[in-house]
Amino acid sequence: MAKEVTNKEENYSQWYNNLVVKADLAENSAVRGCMVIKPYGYAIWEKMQHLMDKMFKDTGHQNAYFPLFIPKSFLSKEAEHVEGFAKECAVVTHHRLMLNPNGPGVVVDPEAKLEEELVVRPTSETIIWNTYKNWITSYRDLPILCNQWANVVRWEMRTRLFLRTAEFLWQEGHTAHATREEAMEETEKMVQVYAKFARDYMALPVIVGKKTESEKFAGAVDTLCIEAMMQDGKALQAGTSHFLGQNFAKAFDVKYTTKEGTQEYVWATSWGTSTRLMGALIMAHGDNNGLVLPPKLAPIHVVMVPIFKTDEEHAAIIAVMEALAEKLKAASLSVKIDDRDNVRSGFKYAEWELKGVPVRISIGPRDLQNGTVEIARRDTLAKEFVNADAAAGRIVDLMDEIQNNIYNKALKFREENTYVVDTWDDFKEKIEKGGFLLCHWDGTRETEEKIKELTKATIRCIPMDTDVMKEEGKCVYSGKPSKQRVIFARSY
RNA sequence: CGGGAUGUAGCGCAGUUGGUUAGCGCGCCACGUUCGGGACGUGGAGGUCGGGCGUUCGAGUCGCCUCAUCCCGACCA
Repeated sequence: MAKEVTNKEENYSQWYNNLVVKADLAENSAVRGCMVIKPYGYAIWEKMQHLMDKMFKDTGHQNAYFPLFIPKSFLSKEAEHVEGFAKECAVVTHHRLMLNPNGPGVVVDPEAKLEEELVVRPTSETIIWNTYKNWITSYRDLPILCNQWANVVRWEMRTRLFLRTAEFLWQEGHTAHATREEAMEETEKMVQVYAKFARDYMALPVIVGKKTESEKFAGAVDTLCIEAMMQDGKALQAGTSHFLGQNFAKAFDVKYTTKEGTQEYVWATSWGTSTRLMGALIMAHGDNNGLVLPPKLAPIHVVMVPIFKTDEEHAAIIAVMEALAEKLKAASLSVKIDDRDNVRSGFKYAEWELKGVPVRISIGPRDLQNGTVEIARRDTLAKEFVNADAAAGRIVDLMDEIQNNIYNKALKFREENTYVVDTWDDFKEKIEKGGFLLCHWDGTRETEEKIKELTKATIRCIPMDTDVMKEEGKCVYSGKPSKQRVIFARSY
């Protein structure tokens, strides 16, 4: 039988596409650039949603919902914002179909043209700030701390499952504050929430940093981000938090009355993460046998595969499994007993490995005799036999072990593929291998663009959470003075 | 929108200078033998060959048009 997943060392992008489909996470849809998220993939996304949602609530935010459609005129109120998104907007121009007078099917009714076209939201700043205008009159109305779980549409030229699709699911936080300081604090607070989520739940080491002028969000004053390294050495932006200054408040004329009775524009932030995180999860931890899920996000923690010949053996094994499953469920683990009789155990092993289930239990006649169970862990593929009584405890411990192990593995990979680079020759050589290059940069847009043109590498961020980088030096390209190192990499 | 490629069964593909009833592998269904790392045998179901027009006695195969998908660019907080 053919191998299910291709070799990631040979062709990373083929490995990725194949894995997404074969592990039952998602597939391409009939609609160009759009994705169908399958139940198994969605279950992982749901876990992410619940965990993130809790973090947002714990930091004082509330969920709300704003319209899918944005009047075209709203989008154009903030100059940089519209410039950034104009090229990738889906637009609704009509509101009715009619039977085709010249043949079968339906056609757009020309009579039903909209007075003003509606843009399918590529992001919701404009519709939300148009709404916030009505919510805010006094300093007593502030801050407003809202989050929205929604879908957005960006008509990208080229798409890839989870990483860049025409429609994707995400959350977008939109906050309004009385002062610049408070808004900046919020921006930083939320990027740290994302970093914590990535590290603690996704087992994904990330670097927190600030985007350069050319890489920041259209309409933002500053964009903070978390950047992760995938196993091909490319960078993936996993979340962003924007300090919007008063840009949107001015565009939508949102002012409040201060304690002193003066009128001030409101300060804003927005922050978002998307189903792209699924792509990060796959690319950061997957191996040639398939997905490797961190226990904290796995829809199924433990899968049990019975091995038997006779009905008697089967009954006895299932009884042992059910007893063990009860104990595991009591410890809040989700357990699946794979009792299918149309596939053999080897097939099941391969299939659950492909789906990244952290722990697999096998019980056969031999175990029955010895009072043992076989425990196999997905991250290392190691197997061990333990006494049936000790199994539940061991499995619970394994969850933390696996969670930590894959984080450390990913961190080690990132460290091994991060280079301090001081010369242009070294830069050109290292960038071909992939990885993060820590370099001095003269701070100009010209240098940044030139380097991108020559090497396809961009500045992923100016790191904020480390002091190691804050030494002075000379720009790797221009030789001009630089205050600190930045991260260059090729990216998704 | 430029450059390249591909559309044949659910999936992956073969199909010769145009030739009669379009094949193969996987998967699927039935039965049997198997079952501690992706089993095997036998039988079976499943096709408007992406669509349209044309050339021809005859088109999966040739020509033109069209649609779709993929890869490389352009594009992409």
